[in-house]
Amino acid sequence: MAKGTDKDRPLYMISVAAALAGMHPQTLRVYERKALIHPQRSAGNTRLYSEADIDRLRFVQKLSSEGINLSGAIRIIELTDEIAKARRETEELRRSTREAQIRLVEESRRIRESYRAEIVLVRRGSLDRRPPQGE
Amino acid sequence: MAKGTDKDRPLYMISVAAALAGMHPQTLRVYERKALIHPQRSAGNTRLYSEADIDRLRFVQKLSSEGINLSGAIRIIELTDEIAKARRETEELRRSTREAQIRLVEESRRIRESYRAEIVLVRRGSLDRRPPQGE
DNA sequence: CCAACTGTGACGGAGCGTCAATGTAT
DNA sequence: CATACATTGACGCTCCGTCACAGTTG
Repeated sequence: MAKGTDKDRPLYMISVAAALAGMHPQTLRVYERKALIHPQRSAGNTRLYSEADIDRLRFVQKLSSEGINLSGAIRIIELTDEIAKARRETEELRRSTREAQIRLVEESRRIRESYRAEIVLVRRGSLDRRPPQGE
Repeated sequence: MAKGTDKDRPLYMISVAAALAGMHPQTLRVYERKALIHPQRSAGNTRLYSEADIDRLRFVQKLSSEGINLSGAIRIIELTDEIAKARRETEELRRSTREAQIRLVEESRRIRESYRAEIVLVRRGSLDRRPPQGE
C-alpha cells in the first residue's frame, strides 16, 4: 500500500485501461463505485489508471471468471496481500536467523583465537593471572 | 486438513446441523452440491455433520452476510487456512531461532570455560602444546 | 463540433435461498 | 404408518455486465 513506485503512476484513461484489462469501460466505473479500484483523476475529472490498477483489474477479472463476485474479490485481494506480507516476514526472519548464526559462529571462533593467543603468552610466562575478555 | 480430532466426529443430522448453524436444511444440501462442505453419511445415506462442519457453515454464513458468494467463500476459506499455516510457520521459526541463539551463546560460554581451564593447566606447567578442542 | 469523457437508469443472465412435490428409510 | 430423511424442479430476489441516454470537457 502506498508504495509510490512507477506502478502507481496514473497513465491510462478509461478506454485504454479497459482495453488493456479486456473489459468494458462501464465495468470499470462499476468497480470504482464498489470500491474495488481507486483510479486517480485528471484536472478535468477523467479517470487515470496506473499499471498497478491494471494488474488489479486483471486479477479481479480472473476471480470473476471463476465465479467469484465483487465482495469476494475485495476480500480475496486483502487476504492475498496478507499472505504475501507473511511470506516476506518469514523470509526476512529466515535471513536474519542465518546471519545471526554466522555471526555467532564467527564470534566463537574469535574467542577461541583470543584464548589461543593468551595461552601462548602464558607459556612464555609473560602474562599475569587475568582472563583475556570480559564476561 | 484431516486432523482426525473430536471436531471431525459426525454427530448431527441435517435438521439439527441447520438449526445449530442458523440456516435452512435445503441450504446445507445446496452447499454440499457446491462442494462447500462434505458431511459424512450414515449407513442409510443420511448426512451427518461434525462440529468442524458447523464451524465452517457459520463462517460461510458470515461471509455470505457480507455479500460474498459461494465461489468466493471457498477461496477465502482456503486462503484463511493458508494464512494460519504461514503464521504457525513463522511462530515456529521464531521459536527455533530463539533456541538456537541460546544454544550458541551457551556454546561460546563453554568454549571460554574450556580455555580458561586450559590456561590454568598451562600455568601449572602440566600440559603440552595442544589446542583443547578440534577445529 | 466531434470524440471521449462523465453520470444515471434499465434490461437480461446467473447465482442463491426458499418452497413444493415425490420417493425412501426408520 | 408417521416422521424425517433424500432428490429434483420452480419461483423470486439480488448481483453484475452491458446498453442507452443526456450532459460536459478538450
